[in-house]
Amino acid sequence: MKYNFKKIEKKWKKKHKLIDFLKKKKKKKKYYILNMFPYPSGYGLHIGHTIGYIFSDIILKYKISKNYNVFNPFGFDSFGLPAEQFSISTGKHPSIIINKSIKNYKKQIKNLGIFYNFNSEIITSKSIYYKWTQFIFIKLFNSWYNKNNNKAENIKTLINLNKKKFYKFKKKEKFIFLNKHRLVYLKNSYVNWCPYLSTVLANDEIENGKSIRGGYNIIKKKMLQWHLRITKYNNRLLNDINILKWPKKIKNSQIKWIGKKKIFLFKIKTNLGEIKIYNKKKSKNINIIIFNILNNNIKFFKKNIKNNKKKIFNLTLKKILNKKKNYFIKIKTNLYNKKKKKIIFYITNYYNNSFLNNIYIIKNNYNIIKKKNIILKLNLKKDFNINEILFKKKIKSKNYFNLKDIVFSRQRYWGEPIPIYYKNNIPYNINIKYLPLKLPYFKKYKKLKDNCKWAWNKNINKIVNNNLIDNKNIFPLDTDTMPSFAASNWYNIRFIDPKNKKNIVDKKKIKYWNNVDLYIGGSEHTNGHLLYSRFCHKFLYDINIINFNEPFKKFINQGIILYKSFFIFKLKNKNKFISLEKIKNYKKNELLKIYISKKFIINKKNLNIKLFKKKENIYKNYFFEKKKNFICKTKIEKMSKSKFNIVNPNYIIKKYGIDVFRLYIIFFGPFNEKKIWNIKKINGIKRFIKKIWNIYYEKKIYNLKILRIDKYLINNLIFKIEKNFKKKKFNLSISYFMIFIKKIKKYKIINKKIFLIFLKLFSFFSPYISEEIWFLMGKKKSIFFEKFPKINYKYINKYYKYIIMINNKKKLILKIKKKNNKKKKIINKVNKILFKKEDIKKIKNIIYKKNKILNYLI
RNA sequence: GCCUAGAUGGUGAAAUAGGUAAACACGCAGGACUUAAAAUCCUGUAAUUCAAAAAAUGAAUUUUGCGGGUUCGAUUCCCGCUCUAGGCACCA
Repeated sequence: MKYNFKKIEKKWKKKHKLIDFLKKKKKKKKYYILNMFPYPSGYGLHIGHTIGYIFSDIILKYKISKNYNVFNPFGFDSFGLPAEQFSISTGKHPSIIINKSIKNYKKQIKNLGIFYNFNSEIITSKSIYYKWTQFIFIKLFNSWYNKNNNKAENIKTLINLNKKKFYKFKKKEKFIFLNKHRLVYLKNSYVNWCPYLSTVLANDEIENGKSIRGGYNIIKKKMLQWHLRITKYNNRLLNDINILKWPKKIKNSQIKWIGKKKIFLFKIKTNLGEIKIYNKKKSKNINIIIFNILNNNIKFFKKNIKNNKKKIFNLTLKKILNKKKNYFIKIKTNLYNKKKKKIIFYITNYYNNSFLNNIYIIKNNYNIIKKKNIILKLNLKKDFNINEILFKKKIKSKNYFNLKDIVFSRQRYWGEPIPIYYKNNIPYNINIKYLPLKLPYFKKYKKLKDNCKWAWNKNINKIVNNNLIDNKNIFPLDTDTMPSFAASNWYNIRFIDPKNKKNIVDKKKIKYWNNVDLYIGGSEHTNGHLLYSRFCHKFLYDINIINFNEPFKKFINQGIILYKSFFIFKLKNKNKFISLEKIKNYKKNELLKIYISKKFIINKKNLNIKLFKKKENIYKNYFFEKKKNFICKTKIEKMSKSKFNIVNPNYIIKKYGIDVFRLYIIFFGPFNEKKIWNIKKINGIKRFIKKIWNIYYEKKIYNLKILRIDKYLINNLIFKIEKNFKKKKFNLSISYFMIFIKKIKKYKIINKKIFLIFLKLFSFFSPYISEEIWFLMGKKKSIFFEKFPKINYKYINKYYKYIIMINNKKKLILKIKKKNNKKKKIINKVNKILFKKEDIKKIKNIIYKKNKILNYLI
């Protein structure tokens, strides 16, 4: 019979639908497994996603067979920028796009042969979910960090501690006092402001200081925004890393990101005031002092510069503020170091993006500055009128953390509304009773932020139109929304009880399922999502909502999938595209990279200009420097929708089936390493599956007593497969299956018992064919109810392999039985085989390593 | 620029408390079956050189990005480079 995967898979998909393999049973250990949930983009799941899902499904099926209660929920991170951008360009509401995408994703997920708890779905943009994201925001708003108890507490305890002071305060002073302590608080910080579009842009939408769409100028603008006071948790975030079973590189990266350092505070006294400087070393032997442009203390220079230089100075500051390239303003001083060298000041954007951001740094060497551009030279004496300048004697030390408080406001529509309204510019939270604060719905979307004009009516506790604000009953609402990580910070908790309307999560349920036993996702989230999520859990632990303070016990790092992307170059400020071979004629900062879809490529590298113009409306009237053979640049990089280099698995599954796809994905390479995608080797897997099928149909399979050889064969297979479950190296498991099948294929008669054991092991990886043969061989219960086969250790590790070498050259391989594994015995044996009696005297030294090697030096 | 990883045949890769480098596959070449193709099966396959030369086969040297070091022995440990990828606080 021919192997017809379409029939088999269709049949089992239907049957499996009716069985709840993940049904909870009493008195069992739990295993909570979770993949980072996807953002539902219009392009659907790509290969990178499926690798993670299939990987976790294999572990899930293994854990079921090991008698665990397993939990593998699925959800969608559906707020965020891409949907909003799509809305702006099409005029459709983001939720329409999101719903469509989710449908599509679900279809694909169901087509991977995975088991998941489909009843526990989460969609972060639905109010049943974001009600509780807002709830956490309000909890943060009403909490402060009590250093003495080393935990977050209700803000009332803070007020109690400062009773005398607090009740004398006026309203505004009360606000300022509380704002200083709240775990989410208001502060000025910089945003990327595009004056032309009059919107805030994400870093992702900017290249070389210009917007990617349209190439408009971007400036840094100060804005009052909500911040998370994550820095209060610095020490706890740092110390608890030790407990986690995470990859070393992720741990190290978090440690660096938190960045605890001891630094020293220097003070420089001048006749116009004091300048504070922090340094990594205590020594005063310095000749360069660097001031970061984003630091507040730059005000000192702004204030004191003479009028005739004021314009140039301020202009230059503005200029370098928005540049990614490094520029310096040089200021000569009359300050001397210990070696009597003159000290020079530099103001720069150099450290903008480095982890030492936002403090003043003293560097002892010139090398950094030598190569850079100095765009303004000043003199402290002449241009600032500062004559007296001295180091103060006292040097204090202090712990410095690289981690900063996180900006929590986004000036966008498609996110969770911040549940805050303002009375006389003082923020108050909306009562938890009245949550969710729903995102107002609009039909037409052109500039989304223009629609965000809503207010809070305190009498009816509902959102009303902005123009009704009277500041008596109707107050302005905060029209910013939360960032996308607000939802993903805590989603693992809600998965446990997603439909609960009264509580964020049921206490009994969270007690049982607790934190995630195995979390799977990409390393690109190391410093964002994973850190913020840890912070959020520590906070929820402090206020007694959950009983654990780390979200993810174990984390496995999924390797990034790379693929070829195509892009062309556009001249900035001009509607003109340049072909690859001619970009040498332009400077780098004159050009803008524009990613294009593969469908516009002809002859491997050339752009199909006609089609491109037709399909991409924005570029309708652009010029192309060449009309024929316009060459695109290619690069191998991360598979991502913004780079148009996504590979959709659908067509592979259609052509080869789910089993083959799953095996191929696993066999493709080590899970945690980055891989460049290709489909070339799938034939091997297709053949392998066919072989298994043919064994069933062409060989004689009898129920016999198991022979000794077969006992070794099958026990070693179980042993190796189980070992790889611990190491999580499933690509090797597949090759062990291949070796097993190769051996079995030579048999004329195959023992039914060992073939059934093989099928059980194989079913984790390739569910449908295993299940089909399992039934054809007379089994009546699904293979996934079968327990993991037991190993008989008697039949494992027959021999130790010794490599015998003379002067580091391999001469012999000896198989030594366990009972003979003694140094003297082995040397005697080798001497007899390799040496004559006279030659034994010539041996200078014998190097012996147990179970491994014997090296004769002559 | 800073931080974190990685680099092994024609290709995906395997092997690290230092001990046979290239398991398992893909591809390619040759063969069997077939009118033919597909499918399947068998054999070979890191490179170079030598011996042999009908063929089987045998031997030596070199080889894990580059250059050094430690060691009886290094893909694995240390130092210095090169290249590639990911992250750098508003992509998710």
